[in-house]
Amino acid sequence: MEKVFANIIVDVTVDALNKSFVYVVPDDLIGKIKPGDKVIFPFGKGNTDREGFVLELLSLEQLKSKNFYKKDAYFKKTDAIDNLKEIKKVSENKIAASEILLKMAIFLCKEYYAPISTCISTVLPVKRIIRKNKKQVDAISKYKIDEIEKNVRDEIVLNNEQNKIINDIVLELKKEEFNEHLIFGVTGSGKTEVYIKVIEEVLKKGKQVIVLIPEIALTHQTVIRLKEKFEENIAIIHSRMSEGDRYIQYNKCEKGETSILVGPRSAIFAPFDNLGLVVIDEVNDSSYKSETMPRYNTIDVARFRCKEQNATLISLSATPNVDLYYNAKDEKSGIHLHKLKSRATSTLPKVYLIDMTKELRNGNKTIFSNFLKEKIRDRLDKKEQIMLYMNRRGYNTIFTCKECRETYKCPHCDVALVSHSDGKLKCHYCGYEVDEPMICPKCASKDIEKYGMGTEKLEELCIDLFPDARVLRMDRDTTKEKDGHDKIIEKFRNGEADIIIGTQMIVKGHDFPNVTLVAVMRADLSLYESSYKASENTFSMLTQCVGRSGRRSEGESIIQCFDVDSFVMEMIVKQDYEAFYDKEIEFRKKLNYPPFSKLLIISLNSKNQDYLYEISKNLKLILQKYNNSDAVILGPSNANPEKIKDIYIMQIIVKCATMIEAKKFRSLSKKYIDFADKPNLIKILFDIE
DNA sequence: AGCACGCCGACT
DNA sequence: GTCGGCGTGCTC
Repeated sequence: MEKVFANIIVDVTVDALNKSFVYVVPDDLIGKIKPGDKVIFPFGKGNTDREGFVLELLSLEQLKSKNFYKKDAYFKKTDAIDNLKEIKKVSENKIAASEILLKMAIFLCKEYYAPISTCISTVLPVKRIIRKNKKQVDAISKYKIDEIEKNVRDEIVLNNEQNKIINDIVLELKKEEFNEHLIFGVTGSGKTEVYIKVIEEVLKKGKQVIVLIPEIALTHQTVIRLKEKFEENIAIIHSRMSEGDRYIQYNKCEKGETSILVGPRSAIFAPFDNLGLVVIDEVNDSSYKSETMPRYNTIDVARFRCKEQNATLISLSATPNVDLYYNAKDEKSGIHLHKLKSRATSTLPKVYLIDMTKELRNGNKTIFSNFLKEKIRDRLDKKEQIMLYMNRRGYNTIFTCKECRETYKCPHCDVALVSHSDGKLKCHYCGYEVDEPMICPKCASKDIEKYGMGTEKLEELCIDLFPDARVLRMDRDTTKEKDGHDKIIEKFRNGEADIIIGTQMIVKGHDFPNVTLVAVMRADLSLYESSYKASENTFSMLTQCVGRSGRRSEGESIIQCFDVDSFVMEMIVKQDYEAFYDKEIEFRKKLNYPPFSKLLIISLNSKNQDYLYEISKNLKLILQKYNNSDAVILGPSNANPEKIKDIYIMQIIVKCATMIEAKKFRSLSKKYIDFADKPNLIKILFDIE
């Protein structure tokens, strides 16, 4: 019998083990082991048993032709092959990665520079075997499917725009080759109906579908929309579910008991081997970017997966990422761009831009412009609902001693502490809390100044101004308890409140039919973020806010800000994404930002600030020395905030012409830090945009 | 991650 | 002289 070798990844996350090892497959296991299987084998000098994953099976010839065979010092020895150890057995822990999942793990590893074992666990979210006789309840049953009135939406007649897009996509889909679409549609233009129709076609072919959504909170409404249409048993997976529940849902997919999985970004790793379609809803949402290793971009992973499985990829947004839109407009990119320009069930809300500088000059020092007050009064009288958006939690956001000018900062983070109405000062980064001091802790002065505003104070002011209104507040502080989020949303939807005040979470995708007025209290705050994407993010956020108004009837939006001259504000009043895009892409081109360049963002962090600074400076010198193209190297500069949880962060940004160049700088940086940081005090992270 | 090898301080 | 500290380096 011909010998079989297995290339194996040890399931331990250490830099030094971020490579593969070759083992012999014993005769009795030949044919029983396949790539993706978890196996047990003797490892190291003590030959202790370890677990790992089979990457690939190889014949002797294949082994000898492999790159690592030629490079690795181990195989330089003449008797290397004879000294290979044998795999002991297949792990009893039955979890194995299918071939496609394994390919994705390798993609994550190469693309995002993460340890391969971490990538494999990312792809396999279920790690523990569940006791078999434990009574298992399907998590989806809590959605009370019986109550859904079927056929409600079946009656909806799609308009011409929608039908054309569906036909175009279905035509592409039938080729059964990878194809990608971006559906750009204003809020409320009926994007969901379009992808539901496409899902129908995919299911007819017996293929499987992944629907990605940005927020766990949107699972419920998405599943219900799908349930109205399909008999299919829909699976859902998200991080707030128990491990047992997740295992059940995962199994349903793996065994083919369901063909639709709905979930946040990690759902892209669903164990479907006959995948036909991936839908990414609200593709511009920041939650599609992973903040932990591997720091992947869901759309890139989805694109890779769809190519591998000859599937269709559909992204949807009212405000697509500027670089994605740029690519979609270019026919050579292969991305089909579709536009939905009219709202399906109502007209776009009117947008009023209010100059708060003028309000100040006219003697109105409050955060409510006179116009907003009038409009709120009007809606209260009409018994219609109002949303007030404010992107800051807490009461006063800044707390300063008038005597010594000391602002109270978190002792562990480089941010100001925020006062809350429970009498505590809190850090919004690490959760640090202290009782609000009566006197300045530095100079004992009693003259303490509090200013800045968060949702708590806004709520208080709102109650003062409109004593007859029922006010709800929704932010991280009021949604801490279990299902707190859903409870508040339900209350508001049921009309148990007139005004809802909140942060991001009130605007993301929720559909409140009775809201006819939305106000953004300080719309320009996010314009001042240091990222080159500040305009894009602000425009997208404001579009979402505006879109919450008048979903069923005529709505209005009020945008209050100081920076009324910004082109972002001009475009939001017109509600014209394409006009915004034209301006923004011009700016990106002029300053050579993505999509015209690739940005390598190097984050270095350490507890030791001086040492960090020194190493960062040296790294820049090294990068400059090896810079034989025209890459622009910026920094090192303090990140914003420069310290979180006692760890200092510095950044170096390299503007590269190509991805290949960015990756070169990335591996050079990693090598330098490994070499220079002998005491191992520094962590290095990369992002390529 | 583990485990072995290895080169300096306080003990029988 | 030798037991053991944990720094360094390797694992197919």
